[in-house]
Amino acid sequence: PRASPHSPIVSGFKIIAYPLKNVFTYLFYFSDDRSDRRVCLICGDRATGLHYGITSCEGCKGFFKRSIFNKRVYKCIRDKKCTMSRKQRNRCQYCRLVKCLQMGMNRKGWSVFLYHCTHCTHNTQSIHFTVDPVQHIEMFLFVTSVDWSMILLRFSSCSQPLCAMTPSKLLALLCQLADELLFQQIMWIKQLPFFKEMLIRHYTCLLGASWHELVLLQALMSRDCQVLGDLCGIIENVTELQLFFSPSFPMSFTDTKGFSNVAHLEQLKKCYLNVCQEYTASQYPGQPTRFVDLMACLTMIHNISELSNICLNFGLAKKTPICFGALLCIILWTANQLRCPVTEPLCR
Amino acid sequence: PRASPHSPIVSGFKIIAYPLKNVFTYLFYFSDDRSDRRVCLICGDRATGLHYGITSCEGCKGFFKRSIFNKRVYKCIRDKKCTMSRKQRNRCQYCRLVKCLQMGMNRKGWSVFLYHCTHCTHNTQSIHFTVDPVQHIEMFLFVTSVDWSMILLRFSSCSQPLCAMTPSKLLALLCQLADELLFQQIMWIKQLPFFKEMLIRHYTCLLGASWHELVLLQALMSRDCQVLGDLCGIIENVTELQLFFSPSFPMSFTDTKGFSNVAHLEQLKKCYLNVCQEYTASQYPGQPTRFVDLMACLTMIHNISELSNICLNFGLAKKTPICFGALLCIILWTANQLRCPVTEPLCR
DNA sequence: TGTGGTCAAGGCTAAC
DNA sequence: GTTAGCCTTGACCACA
Ligand SMILES: [Zn+2]
Ligand SMILES: [Zn+2]
Ligand SMILES: [Zn+2]
Ligand SMILES: [Zn+2]
Repeated sequence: PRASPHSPIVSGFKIIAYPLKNVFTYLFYFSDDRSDRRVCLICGDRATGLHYGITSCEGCKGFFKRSIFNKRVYKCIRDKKCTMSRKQRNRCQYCRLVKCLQMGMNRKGWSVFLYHCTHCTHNTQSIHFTVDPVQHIEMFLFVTSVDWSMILLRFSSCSQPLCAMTPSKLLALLCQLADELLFQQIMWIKQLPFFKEMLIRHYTCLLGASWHELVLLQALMSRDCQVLGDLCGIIENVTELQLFFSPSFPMSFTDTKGFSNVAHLEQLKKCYLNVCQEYTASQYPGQPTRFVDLMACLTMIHNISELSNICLNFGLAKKTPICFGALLCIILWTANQLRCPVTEPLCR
Repeated sequence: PRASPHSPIVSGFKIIAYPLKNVFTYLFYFSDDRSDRRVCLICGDRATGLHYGITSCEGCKGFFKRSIFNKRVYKCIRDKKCTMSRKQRNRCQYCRLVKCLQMGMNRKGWSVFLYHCTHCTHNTQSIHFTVDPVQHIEMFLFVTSVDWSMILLRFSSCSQPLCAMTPSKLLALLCQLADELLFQQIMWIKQLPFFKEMLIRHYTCLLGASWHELVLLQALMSRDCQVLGDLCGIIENVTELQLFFSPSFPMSFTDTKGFSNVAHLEQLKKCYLNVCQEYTASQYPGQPTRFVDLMACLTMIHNISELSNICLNFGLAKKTPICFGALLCIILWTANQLRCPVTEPLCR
């Protein structure tokens, strides 16, 4: 069963609960709109515009610049919960940089991933892309690993070059693509051996927490050195990784805080990993360390996604192509914002 | 004796050595053609088109715009010979602005003064004016101080409004006007008391070096405040200035570098100035400081023509009418390019 | 096509 | 050395 046109959609990597009745009633806007454009999102001081992708003041802008370009490493002498305000912001450099990164500051100044899609009845004229929508959708296509020509066939209305499409059409396409990606993942989840033994809200929560890792894994599967740079090599010779391990991600690496029945989840997880190990041993009898290697690889991916905000801003992004930078950006933002994105789709 | 139709002509304020057989065999073209249209003439960066009259990059365009519109005054902390390249252009604002001005940038975006006229057998279709040819010729008429109606009478083929003429006719007229101006100046020179004592090539060289000052003086003589603005006043009560002093210009103010017999020229110069002083004293016995005042006035004119590039772009041009801006522009370009323009005419 | 305007990035420097 | 206010730069954009 395909998602109906009234099913929830993913847009800008944030799921909203409203049906897509009419794309024109949806508005893409900066998440910066969540607060006053005149107030620094880091310290609350008077902002002087967008700096490194985030509404911020001169002080935080300069601080981030110095920290990133000089590759400074700070330490917090307290509990890493220092408050940021105009008067207190200089008391802890560590917490200030962390807040900058959490707010989404990045050396490329990308704000595109801060888009949300929300129900909005405002003037339809105000649909506005500050980033080239073609670039936006191309990044999305890369991350979702969806073949463009296939998409074109599916959406007959898009049988024209991207650059020839109106922003509103691109917006509609983007929503459908996101919907498509989510739908495919849910279908996959429903075929998992332990699906029936889990509470839907549990799996929903786990998926939300690890979706960014799935995205990273999908991307790594492409093994395109042109896109991934040095990271391309880390999944060499483990082509079955996605098919076999991606469903175990939520149970393997995500902490189980917030679940009412942690013991039950832990049990499922152990059981599932055992099955995986048995499968590996039977399929590759000549490779006794294969399962351990796969686990190490998954750990690495997990660490990459955890550290993506650091990677993005220090060193790595400079050596790697733009697409990987975009990928890391997405990982960062899905990790930050997609804590529990899915509710309806699992019931379909 | 009038210049024959096969005599050398002046066109675009640059004298060329070919007879005007057929105006269609002559081609007006940008001096920008001397180099690649894709390379900034100031810094060598990638050019994005014509800006303020000159092939330049976005950076130099913006820099010139800010410098001019904000009336910025810069200083060079080195020897005013800073090199301009993509990487070094920001090291010295003074030298960058000077280069912009030297290359001919101007706030009106006139490229007209960069036209050369050269013998060319190319496609006659390629005659191209980027500046309104009527404006072009009107500027020229102003500078040469030639009465338009008189010109019309002389050239019967031009007995129609300028705007109704074809570009090729305007071009022909322009050539004839330039020819006329040069011819008149040569006639004047031949009547000078020391003409016979000078080598022709010497005087030719001196005239070439100071012709732009003569043009300025001629213009100032019109004393038309509508045209000259504030500068109108500086030649008040010195109406005999041109008749008396203009032939001394080359000897008074032009440096004598490059002449084989400098001592001879210096001697002539002194002698001539003595005669001038005596003449002034005899004609205006009640004004003992008149000669010194005249010298000061000439110095001022000299300075104006020297500083015309600054005047053109700062303050002055804003307060003065368009024609004076054009005049200053011509002075700048004749000063830069007409170092030795005349060869044949003196022999006529 | 060239223009003027915009605004984030980066440089500068006085004040800590 | 660090901070942050201020300035300059230049890529980009709407407009004519
Ligand atoms: Zn701040
Ligand atoms: Zn802290
Ligand atoms: Zn340049
Ligand atoms: Zn300099």
